[in-house]
Amino acid sequence: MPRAATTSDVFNAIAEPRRREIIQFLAQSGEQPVGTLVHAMRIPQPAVSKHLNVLRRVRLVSVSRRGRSRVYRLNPQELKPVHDWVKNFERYWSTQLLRIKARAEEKAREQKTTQPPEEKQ
Amino acid sequence: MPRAATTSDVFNAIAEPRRREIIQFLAQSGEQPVGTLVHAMRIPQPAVSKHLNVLRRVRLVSVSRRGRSRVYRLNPQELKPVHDWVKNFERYWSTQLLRIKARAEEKAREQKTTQPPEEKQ
DNA sequence: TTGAAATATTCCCATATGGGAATATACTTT
DNA sequence: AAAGTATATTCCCATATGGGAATATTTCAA
Repeated sequence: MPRAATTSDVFNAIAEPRRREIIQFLAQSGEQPVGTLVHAMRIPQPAVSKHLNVLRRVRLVSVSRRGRSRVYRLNPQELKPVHDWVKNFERYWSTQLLRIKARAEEKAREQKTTQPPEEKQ
Repeated sequence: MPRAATTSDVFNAIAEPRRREIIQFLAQSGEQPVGTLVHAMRIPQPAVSKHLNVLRRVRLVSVSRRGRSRVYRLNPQELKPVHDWVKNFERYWSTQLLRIKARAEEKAREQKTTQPPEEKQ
């Protein structure tokens, strides 16, 4: 079975770099018609529309028609689940002390064991 | 072209729910041999190994041999890029005030425009 | 050495992915 | 109505995905 569809899970939806770009752009510039995104992202229009469709399905964006164009708007609160999940791990890198500790432990481990060589690509 | 390989991007690696479970379990329980994960997650062993392999490639976990078992350990700091990215949007939902504002705007939009019906599934 | 335990790898498969190209749709202006 | 603008959708395709089953590998124990 392949991975759960991007259209059903926010984590999956933001796994695509271009979609993260779109999200970021909308966050910075506010709601925008598709054409603006096409121009800004330098991605072909159908690709943009497809990505927007994915984002819409997980409610990360919503659309409204305005004249002949469709204006997309970010719903940032839909990112909260991601934020909440990652936040659990924040403490591991947030303090200088823990960082040093982690560093030391890692070095110790590197001496004892052989890390399997990093696969190419 | 399909999505960038899970093995090259942390965002992609954590898009898989089971891998998030593994990450969470390792965070809570500390380093663990594969067998423990198999038992805890109730996933067949090959599946666990494959997920661990993905996580290892993006450095989210590292391995060390201990006797005949391999102990996997979380490298939580590798989640920092995700945290940093999502954190940019935190302000949108963090304050009550902004939440109210967003709500109001949304309602206003809903009256002006017709939201395309949410696809099934 | 032989066997068992622990884990990794390989092979096969149904399905999702995202891009490109072409086309359809919706709305506006003339 | 006709033409143009803006966007969505469809079709095709190469490739990645994750699961299942079987097998290989590594390591320890008798």
